[in-house]
Amino acid sequence: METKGISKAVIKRLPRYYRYLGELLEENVERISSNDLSIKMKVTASQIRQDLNNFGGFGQQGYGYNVQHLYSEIGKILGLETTHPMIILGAGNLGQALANYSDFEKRGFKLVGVFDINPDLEGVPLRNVKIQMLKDLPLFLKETPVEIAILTLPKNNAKEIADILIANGIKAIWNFAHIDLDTPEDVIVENVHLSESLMTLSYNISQYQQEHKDRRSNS
Amino acid sequence: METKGISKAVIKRLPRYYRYLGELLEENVERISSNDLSIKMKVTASQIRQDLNNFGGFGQQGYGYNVQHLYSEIGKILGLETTHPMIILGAGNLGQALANYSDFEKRGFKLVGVFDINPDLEGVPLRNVKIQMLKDLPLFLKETPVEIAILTLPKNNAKEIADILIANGIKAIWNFAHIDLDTPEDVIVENVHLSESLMTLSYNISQYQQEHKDRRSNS
DNA sequence: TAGATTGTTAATCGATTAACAATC
DNA sequence: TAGATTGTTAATCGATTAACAATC
Repeated sequence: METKGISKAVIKRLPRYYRYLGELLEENVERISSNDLSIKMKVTASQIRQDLNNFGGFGQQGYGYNVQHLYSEIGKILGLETTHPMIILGAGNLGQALANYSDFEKRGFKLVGVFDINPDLEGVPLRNVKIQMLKDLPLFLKETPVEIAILTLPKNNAKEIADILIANGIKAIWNFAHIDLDTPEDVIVENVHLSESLMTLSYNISQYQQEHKDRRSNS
Repeated sequence: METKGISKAVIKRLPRYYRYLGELLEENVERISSNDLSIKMKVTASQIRQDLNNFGGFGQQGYGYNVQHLYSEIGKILGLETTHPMIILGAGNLGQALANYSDFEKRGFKLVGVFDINPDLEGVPLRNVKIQMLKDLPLFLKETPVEIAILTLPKNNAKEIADILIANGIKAIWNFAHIDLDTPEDVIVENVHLSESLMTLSYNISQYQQEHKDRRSNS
């Protein structure tokens, strides 16, 4: 039952395995070998076997992996068998987009509150909750169990609200603000830095154009 | 001028350097040593020097790095000195959130079109463009230079539209759909798989809870 | 039993860190 | 010149791939 010390790289790959297995399940595929899966996913079979064996021997020699079983095991590893109550801080477009994303609820991520500063939004319904004011956040956290806080506020507010979240016992933050949160080590932060993702894309475009230019002038 | 063969890991870190240097610039900091920056960013000074030297000697012995200069050099490397016309496919909450994100335009990412299937949205203004129908996409691409296509459509539509984009010469896709696009190798894809990010967070929460439980029963 | 395919060890490859000579 | 700090080489560490014995 020791699942400690698994590398971040492996963990980042687990949701992708989960997605592919889910697709196979929908196609009623009963079993799959690491080799067949490796072709589908464009990774090495070795990596798949190595990754999965961090968590246990889910396969069987001469047979491969049972899709249903592996899917549910990875789901358990990812913590998708339990309910994760979550709140959204910031009811802007991004907050609304995440609130309305139905797949999350299917996987146990349940929206229990949405907060904003804009008084015009107070009481406005969003999915199955009503938008509340940020000033009511501390009281809400004292009364309601919340596991994940989703930060979709602008940079300056985000820092301040993060402190309030932490002071009120929140242990997991999904951070969309363009800052690195300074949190105690028992608080888990998962960053989604969209502008950094876009810049990476931009780099690759420039790089590609550069290579093309070189090739033209060199040949 | 050879900037080929730089590892993905380095490139993923560049936008973060850029962000920190931008902050230093706002604070009117003139120069910084790799050591001071390493403390701020919680990385090793060695990594900073190693990363930057992939692109050139931006520093000076005994002095450190000039913030303004390094900021602008990294900006150039990331391709932020040129304009990148982009379109959004899917005018839902997420598409709207990205359309309204003003920081992008500041960095040269210019929205030139938004497309959706929903006829009710036809002609509705979004930021500085009007929403068009997806059926008009091929013609639009023939008439307008577009560099980046942002895919915020649901899974099933995304695959189909990606093919249309590629057939019409799009070379860079920022993909928010929960699929891996199957694209020719000269098309650059940057994926933002939000549900996978959330699952990674969920894994870490479960892991933390598991460790705590163990500690309680072991001690 | 024979064939297939895993689990796992060993080999390779790449990325990070340490160290220090070069130099501002 | 002396002190500081880079650029860069060498050492270490970690992750990926290859290989194959174990076994279904």
